[in-house]
Amino acid sequence: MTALQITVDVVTVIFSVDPEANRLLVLVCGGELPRLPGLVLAEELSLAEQAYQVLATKVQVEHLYLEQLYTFGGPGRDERETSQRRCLCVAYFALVQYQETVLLLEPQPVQWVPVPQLPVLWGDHAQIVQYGYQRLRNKLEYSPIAFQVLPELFTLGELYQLYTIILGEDFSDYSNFRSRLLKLGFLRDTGQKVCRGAGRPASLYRFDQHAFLPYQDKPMVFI
Amino acid sequence: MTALQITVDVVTVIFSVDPEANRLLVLVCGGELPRLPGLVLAEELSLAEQAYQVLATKVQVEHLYLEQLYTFGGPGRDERETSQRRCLCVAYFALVQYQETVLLLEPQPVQWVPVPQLPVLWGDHAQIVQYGYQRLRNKLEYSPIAFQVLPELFTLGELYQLYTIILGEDFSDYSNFRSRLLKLGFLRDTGQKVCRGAGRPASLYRFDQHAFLPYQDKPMVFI
DNA sequence: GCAAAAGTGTTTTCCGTACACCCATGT
DNA sequence: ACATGGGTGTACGGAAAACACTTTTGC
Repeated sequence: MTALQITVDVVTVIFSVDPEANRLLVLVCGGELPRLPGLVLAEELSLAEQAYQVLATKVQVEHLYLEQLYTFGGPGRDERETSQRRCLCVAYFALVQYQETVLLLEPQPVQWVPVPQLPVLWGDHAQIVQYGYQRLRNKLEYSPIAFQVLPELFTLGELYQLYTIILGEDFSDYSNFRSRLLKLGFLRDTGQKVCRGAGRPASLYRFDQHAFLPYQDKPMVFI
Repeated sequence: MTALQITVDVVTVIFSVDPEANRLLVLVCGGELPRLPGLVLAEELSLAEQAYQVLATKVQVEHLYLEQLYTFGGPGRDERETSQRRCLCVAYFALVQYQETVLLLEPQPVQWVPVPQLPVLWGDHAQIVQYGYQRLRNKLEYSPIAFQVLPELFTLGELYQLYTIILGEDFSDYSNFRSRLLKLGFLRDTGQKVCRGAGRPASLYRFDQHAFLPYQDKPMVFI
């Protein structure tokens, strides 16, 4: 009886919100049967560092949120498996700022695809995307991840748009969303105004990390 | 350059609630420097099956809840690691019914320890327990895991006690807890009464799985 | 009778929801 | 001027928190 060989993949589900086209995107790579970006665990890196490497080989971006999602572990979920070899997959989930993200098209083609029109993916990667999408929606409700992919200064309209794209149009009324968040007190009005085409100029706000602390890990902060 | 060898441990943080002593317990094994129960991933089992095996080697119990917790992945978190060998740890979290649980003391000693008096544990196992404790408290708030470790028929007092032991005395008033839960409509009064020492006899309730469905994955059901 | 535990009801406050409405800009 | 998006205010229903009170048992 020989020892079991174990291969560990680290894959990252990378989400982004395109405010122009009003849709949620996920990054896939490869042409024929596309898959999530991933690497075989090999180097002297922590899992989180490796997940970041996975991301960095496919896109160039500064502002992002990254966390561990789930570990998928067959057997039978990966075609490379044999009776001596077992394949695990540690999945991470990321949200990146769309506007600043540059896709790195070499050596493999990569592309944004809208979540609702997700094509058939390699192996169980579609399942991993679904799992990540679920987590994204949950996180948005009690965690300030939105501010990590918004510009330093943002309007409440931009914030609201981010939420509606991910959670759906009917998650909340704009004016209620607005007053609820302002009452919480961790959004600072900078006083600066900005015009987005027609309409009244909007105030630019800043997220106050320190003022958010009381809400850390408390449920349902944003909804 | 040789290929990296990977060892994967599956460990399970097993919690239980002792209603007599009014405290939350976690299972540790070994004497000198105790550790969480765990096994090296080796067989043709899924991760969840393996986590269940880990549990089954230490305790005998029928009613339990089990789910994946987190994957810890150094490097540097495990003393068995070398430059050729990397150790990952897929942690699971379990809640078992205290009354029916039988500890299997062979081949290693195992014991329940109260969470507040947790001793120093091997490696990063204390951190894993903290992570599991956090998850347990969160789960309790929106998930019906309590009913998986309560008897088929239970009183609202027993349910309330389970919640207070895990979440603390001040999480909610008993009568408010009671009326909130009953209004949700997934607890069925069987009409049977039971006496627990002094005091008015309590109704025995049953959890109605079907009636709970509308609340599946909805936040803050119980608090 | 009294303590103990179960169960009911009430009051007050606060919050989410659904609106209506005003404001400041581009065209 | 009017469409567009930003921003404010209000009225209503319902839920959470605090707590008083009744009921039924053991001792």
